[in-house]
Amino acid sequence: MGIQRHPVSVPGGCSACPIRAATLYGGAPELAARIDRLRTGIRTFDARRTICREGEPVQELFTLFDGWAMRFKMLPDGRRQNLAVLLPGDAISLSGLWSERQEFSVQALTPVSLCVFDRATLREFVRSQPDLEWRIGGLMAREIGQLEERLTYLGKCTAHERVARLIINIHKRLAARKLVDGPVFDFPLRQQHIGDSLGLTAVHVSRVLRELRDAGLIERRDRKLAILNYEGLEAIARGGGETAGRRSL
Amino acid sequence: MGIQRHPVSVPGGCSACPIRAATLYGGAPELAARIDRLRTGIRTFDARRTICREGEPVQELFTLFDGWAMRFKMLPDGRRQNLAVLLPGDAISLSGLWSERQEFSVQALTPVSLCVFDRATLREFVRSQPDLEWRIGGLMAREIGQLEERLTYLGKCTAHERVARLIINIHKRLAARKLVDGPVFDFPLRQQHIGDSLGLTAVHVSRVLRELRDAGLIERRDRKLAILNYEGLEAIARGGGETAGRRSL
DNA sequence: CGGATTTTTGAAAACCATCAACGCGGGTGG
DNA sequence: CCACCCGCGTTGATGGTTTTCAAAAATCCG
Repeated sequence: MGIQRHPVSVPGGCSACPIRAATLYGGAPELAARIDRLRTGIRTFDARRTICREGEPVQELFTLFDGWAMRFKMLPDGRRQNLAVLLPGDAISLSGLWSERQEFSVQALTPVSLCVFDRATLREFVRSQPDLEWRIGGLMAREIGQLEERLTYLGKCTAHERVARLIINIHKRLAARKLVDGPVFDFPLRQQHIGDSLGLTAVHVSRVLRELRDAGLIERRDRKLAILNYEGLEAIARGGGETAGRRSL
Repeated sequence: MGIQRHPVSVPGGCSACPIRAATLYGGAPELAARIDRLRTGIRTFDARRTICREGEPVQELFTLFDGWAMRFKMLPDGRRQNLAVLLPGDAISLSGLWSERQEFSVQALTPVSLCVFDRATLREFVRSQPDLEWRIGGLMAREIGQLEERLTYLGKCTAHERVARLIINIHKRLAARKLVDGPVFDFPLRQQHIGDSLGLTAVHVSRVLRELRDAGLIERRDRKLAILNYEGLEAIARGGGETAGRRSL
């Protein structure tokens, strides 16, 4: 399968959850225990399945427990923009606590398992716990920061810079979750996904990846990716593209 | 000056603030009165002045009381991406409640006046008022939604669609604040600002605006803009660009 | 009026999209 | 076991959109 797996049963509950660090309750074990009791279950989806759809009413909220997923929006004419790659521990839409309807769709990139919460119950709980409320504010503030950074490089960077940044960004996030050890890591994104994330066509992504490979920076096989020259890739991500023979802007 | 002015003295305090509807305390007059007492003052800046700079520690938080401002980020090599046009009533960075350092810079587009709050005081106050905490969460959720929409059209839309959307978006936001009456409204953005907001060069923005003008959709003079054919402009914004002689994607 | 900023325009080139074809591998069913 | 199909990646040729560079015209402001 190529995907790193955690036990689906969650033996010790949220308090013992292996991906706890990245989640709502973070470093607070007593909160974890209480959230544990709120969870209505764990749900699994096959790869490529749609987890929720733009426009639907929000009745449940999810945390991604295992696997990769993609948050995205569709334009009326069928164009698609991916908004975020979701990794284990990520909440799928904190905004759902406030908004009545989904503002985006979510699709599984690999087989996934989600922790499920009832929206009304979680709302009530959050409102009764000012500390948690504050913590959620912090998470949303961070999300705003990340979105603004993505906006920045979507607006101002070349295809090479964007692809390099995406790869490094995912590598960093995986590393922060201890899901990567060494240069090789899982990377289930198809080139179409990369394109829809970065405002490029899949064809062009293919060419860019080829050049990065030819430059000895990365290697892709199976559904894994290896960063062979981290420094070089980072240099491109920062806009010092000379290394790979490109210049612009 | 071309800018709609409110009295700078704020005669009745926040409770009577003419732009109250769009702000933190929204429909809650008793909150307004208490926030009124927290405000440490009103500060003004000339057009083009920098209000705060990326990387600086956050000691004060601001609400834009009058005038236009721009939130933006710089890349190390000098490229600039504008993140948001700020209009009267907008909070400048709610995220600043959580983050220690500014993650962006803010610049005045017109002469502006800001309501100033001490960060530590406001933090404390917010944490003591769970309702306000919740309300701020809602504002941030909305901001996330807006950022995701901008991400979507930055990634997937043509220059014509982007420019049309920007104009319509600003018109709608001004209308919601009752700062526009009829087709003509203040529009102090330079073409460079538009370009840096949409990931385009100022030169290209000039060409696109010219085509929109030639198509009889808009007119610019002074620092004002007129939408002559709202339907047509909206059609372009939605991606039905045939009206202006463009197709793509 | 004079100097600075902003807008406009033209020509050439870069970047990326589009269209189309082919190869590859995995799965399915005959 | 093999043929077939499907999803995915690759490559080439071509054209459109946007950038870049440069210079002139227009506007703003003191």
